[in-house]
Amino acid sequence: MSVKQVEVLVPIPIPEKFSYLLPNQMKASPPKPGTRVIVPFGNRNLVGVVWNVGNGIAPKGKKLKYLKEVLDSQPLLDKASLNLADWASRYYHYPLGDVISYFFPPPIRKGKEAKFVEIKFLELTNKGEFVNIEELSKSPNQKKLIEVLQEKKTLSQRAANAYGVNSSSINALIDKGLISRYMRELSPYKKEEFSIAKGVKKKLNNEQKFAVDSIINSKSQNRVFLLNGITGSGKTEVYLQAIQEVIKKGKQALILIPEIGLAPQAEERFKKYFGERVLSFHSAKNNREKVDAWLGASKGLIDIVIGTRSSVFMPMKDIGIIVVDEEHDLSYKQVDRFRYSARDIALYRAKIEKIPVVLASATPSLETLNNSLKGKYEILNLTKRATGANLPKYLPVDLRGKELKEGFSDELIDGTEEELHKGNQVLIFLNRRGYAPSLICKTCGWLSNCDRCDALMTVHKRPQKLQCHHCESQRNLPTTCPECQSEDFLTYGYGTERIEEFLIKRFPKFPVLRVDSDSTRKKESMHEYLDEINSGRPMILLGTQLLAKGHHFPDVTLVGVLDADSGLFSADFRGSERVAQLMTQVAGRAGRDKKPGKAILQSYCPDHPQIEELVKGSYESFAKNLLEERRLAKSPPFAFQAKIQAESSNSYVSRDFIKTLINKLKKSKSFPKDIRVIGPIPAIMEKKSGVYRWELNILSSSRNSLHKFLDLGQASLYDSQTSKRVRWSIDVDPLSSM
DNA sequence: AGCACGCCGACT
DNA sequence: GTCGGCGTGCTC
Repeated sequence: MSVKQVEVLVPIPIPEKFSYLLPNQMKASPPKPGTRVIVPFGNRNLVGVVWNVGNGIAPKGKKLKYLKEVLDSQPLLDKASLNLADWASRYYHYPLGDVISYFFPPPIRKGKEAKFVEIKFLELTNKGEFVNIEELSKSPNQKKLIEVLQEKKTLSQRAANAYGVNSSSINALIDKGLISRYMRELSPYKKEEFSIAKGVKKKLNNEQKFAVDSIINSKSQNRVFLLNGITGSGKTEVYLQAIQEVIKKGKQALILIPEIGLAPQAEERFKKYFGERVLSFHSAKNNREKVDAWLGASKGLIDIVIGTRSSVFMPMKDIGIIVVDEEHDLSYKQVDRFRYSARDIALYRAKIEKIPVVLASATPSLETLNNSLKGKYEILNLTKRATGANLPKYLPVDLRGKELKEGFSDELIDGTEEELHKGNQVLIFLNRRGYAPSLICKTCGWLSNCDRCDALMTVHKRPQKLQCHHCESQRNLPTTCPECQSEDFLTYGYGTERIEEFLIKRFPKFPVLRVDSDSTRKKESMHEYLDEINSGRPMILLGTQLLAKGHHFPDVTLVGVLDADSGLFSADFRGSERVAQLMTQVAGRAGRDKKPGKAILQSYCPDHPQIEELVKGSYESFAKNLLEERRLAKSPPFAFQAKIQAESSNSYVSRDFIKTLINKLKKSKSFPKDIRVIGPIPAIMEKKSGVYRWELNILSSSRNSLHKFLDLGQASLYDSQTSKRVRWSIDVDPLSSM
């Protein structure tokens, strides 16, 4: 039976697949699923991916067009990748054609050849092979090149240049018909080199050993491990050694990390351990690097891929393990367009690949913790610091009735003074960049509101501007109040710039290193800061969460948290989970090496049960209490959640859009019974970047029902899309309400 | 997402 | 009288 047509995915936000006829010459060997093709679409040509080969159905009253061209001789995506894309598309209710494009680096997506970089090579022609060399004695460079080629057969043009032969000599030889030039694909990865641990294997303690053994001995194929190790307990060493076993069997490893900032360090550590067949993959790489990395991973030329969120889609020849480091981290969730969680995609990928997955964290998300407590995941506890150091001691400071100096209590200032003079480093944590979060007119109470968001603009000193942290807006600082012309302003609250100013004044003999997204804007600056910190000189590190994530600061002995209460009373029910994670992670920066550490938490409500629990230093008991609260409130992870959001330039339009949608859905006979729908309600920050956002919150104890509802919703959204003035989105397992 | 078609304001 | 504004509809 001959195949007449294929189903193709095109990169457009429509959930349908499109069918094309095969021209006669393609019928004998039709392109396999996962192959890129060019198809006519409307009046243009698109790069699509073959999904299905066979006799699809022609749309009613439509004539099928012919497929134009096949771009790849072999499929670029294997069955498992296609399977993963299909699942992700249905799970996140996002068009398959768009999901597929996440599996390719941009040039491949756009139809560029799936090849390593091609460079110019030179070889002798027939005539060149038998030429009498003496004929060339007048041109020594030409002679030289022929001699080299006669010995080596082929040479890159660059190598020829290195012999001192310039391009004019080369061109002369080509004109004489003695040599010819051709392009050759050159892989940057060495085939012969295998990844072997190079004797840097650290000695493990019993807990670590047990963890490694559990992972490598996981006979039943798809096991999920929660590597739950306190900060500084040597989680990395555990998965390094587990990965080594995987690689020994000729398989590959994929390691996900939360952010680019951690990539260079991680890559360096892995390379030290495994050699050169390690690469990192993230958005800062250029297209060439991305394609090379992508080809290297898909062809099995590299053994280990370390990457941020999007790397979870990296095609690999023979994947053997996935590690999700800092699995609780919010950056694994994409918050626009395709709203996937890389952690959850990793879990599903591991399931279809039948391989183990390791979720590593000192502060696991409540979802993961819950799955572990239920026995769905296997818990591997690391309760001791690898260096033998103790966890930092937590010291709460009750701010009530205290006079503060720029947000500092005497206890924190004295503590800082003491540690600095002992030659140690101090880390001050404040999760707010800029100088001050608001500007107020002392006369009339005017506030520095952003025009485009329901938010206040932050005062920045360098450069002097009012900046909205929710949109791109910037304004000059007013010299007179826009309302009452008064010149008397109050800069209210503290940001890192302001604290920096204070610390420099208060501790003039010690350097103050401010690390936030403003100070690390330049590409290399984070690296420079880390070098500076690793010098070990006494200094104050001041920063936002950038500083709390993953880094190892052996000389920090005191961590000061200026405002431990922030987020406790957040409108988002996940606020306290996030604070607890952040606090534990920040405090964990102290005393990681030989010197013991302390963490001072400044709070106005030290008897708040959550602060009390935190001060005890046990994230786990904190998290278990929180889980109990969630269970009673029937909120995630004890219910499955999704959100449908509408945004437009008019609040009523957004609200009515959601209202119409839910009214329509309620009339459907397939409306699931066991779901809870809340809305329309405005988003927590209704107006953002000039658009008004309303949403529908959907909760259910049945994942299946939730998805049935979303199927219904998605269908309705696509055919009711009468106006482009409303932009809508579906968010499955949303993590943030902002 | 693009791209074309289509109906209303300031211009060589 | 036209150029072009972006609202709307369609894409195998």
